[in-house]
Amino acid sequence: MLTELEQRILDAIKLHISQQGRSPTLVEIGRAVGVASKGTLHRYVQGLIDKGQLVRNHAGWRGLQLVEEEIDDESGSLPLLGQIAAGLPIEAIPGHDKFNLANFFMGPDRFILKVVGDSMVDAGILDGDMVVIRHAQQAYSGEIVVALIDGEEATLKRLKYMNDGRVKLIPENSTMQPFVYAAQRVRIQGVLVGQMRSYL
Amino acid sequence: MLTELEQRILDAIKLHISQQGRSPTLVEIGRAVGVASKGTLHRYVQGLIDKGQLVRNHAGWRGLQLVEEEIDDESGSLPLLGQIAAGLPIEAIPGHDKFNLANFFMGPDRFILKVVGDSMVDAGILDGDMVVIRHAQQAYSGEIVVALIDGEEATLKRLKYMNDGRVKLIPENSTMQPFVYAAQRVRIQGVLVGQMRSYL
DNA sequence: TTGAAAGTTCTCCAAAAGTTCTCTATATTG
DNA sequence: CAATATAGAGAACTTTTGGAGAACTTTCAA
Repeated sequence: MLTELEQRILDAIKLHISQQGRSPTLVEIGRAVGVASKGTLHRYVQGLIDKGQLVRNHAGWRGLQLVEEEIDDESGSLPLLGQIAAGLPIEAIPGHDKFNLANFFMGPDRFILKVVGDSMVDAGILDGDMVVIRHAQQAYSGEIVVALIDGEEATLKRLKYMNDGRVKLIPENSTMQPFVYAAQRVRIQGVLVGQMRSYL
Repeated sequence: MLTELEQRILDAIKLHISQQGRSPTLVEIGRAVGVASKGTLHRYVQGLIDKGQLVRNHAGWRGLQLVEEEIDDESGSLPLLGQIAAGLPIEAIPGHDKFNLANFFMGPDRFILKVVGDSMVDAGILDGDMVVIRHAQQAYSGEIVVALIDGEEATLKRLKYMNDGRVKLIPENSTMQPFVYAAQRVRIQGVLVGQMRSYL
């Protein structure tokens, strides 16, 4: 179990690696999470390594690597036939013939919510859809997140960080307006990683 | 048997864990149930642990864990937390706490296609989405189907039977026009039963 | 080769959280 | 009425977490 700061530091490292393609320095982590002391940061990073959340590749600077956990499963597969486009025959996707439903959505720290309302229809998320959320305290600008406003209202919106430090929550619906909040009023509870819908 | 306050405290802990992904502090529990004294709260939490309703994971703060009632049936399940609507807290769905991804889409005679193109965006089916299709030769008017035109072109469209016996294939995209075909030119290959999208 | 940047190892500190007490009050029950 | 269970406040304490920074070593590029 990670403490809040450990989680935020891990999120910041993941964010940096996927954005920049290399691991951040201690000072860069510190800027992301608001900690000034290299020593403190080193203590936390070492703690994450000890807990198995990170590994060090001994390559000098920026030597942090994520541990990727793979999910192995064979149940829950359907044949993946190929691609379908308007006006063309179904085209096979080379190298893929089985599609594992579980792998598509399963992962650590995930949960499912049922969407109520039309605020994200322009992003293809309709009333009644199921969304898969990964627990997270941090998110990129532009991601769709579950955000808690003033500790009371939870909402699914696209997140944008503004230059003045505030946070914009954008409904993907042309009839609705974005809202802008002071950063401390918005707490991110999770990031959208998947969506599904049944037509039965 | 739990007293009223014990039950309320247990409920508050469960709610907090499922919403925030980690156990609450004593003070947070206190705010939720309206008790100011840490000591009192500790007494009750300890009582719940003694009664086997909770376990402590000895991880320092926020170290409370729920007791797993049943062993997880199948892989491919994620917790179904509840509903999310704009401007409201996450609302629990009574009686549902596990969501089986496989069950949601699995069924006989089904296969998966990857969608290419924007012809169904208004129905919430975007370029790159995966759709689950059930093999079928017939479909109801109004269903979304994979249709083969003249034995050559496959396409995903909404199906309408017209009064004159012809068939209308409607793209759910306001910039595109429906096409009408003689019934014998259109062969239905399958009916849309599900759709999913990954944001990773 | 050399110096700035990055990482490591410490010590110290403060706030937050948990723990252990005692004290009080209000029902309920034998 | 006395005994008991429940509900609550809060003081005093310990532990955990979060944070700063000095002093040091290592890495890497100019």
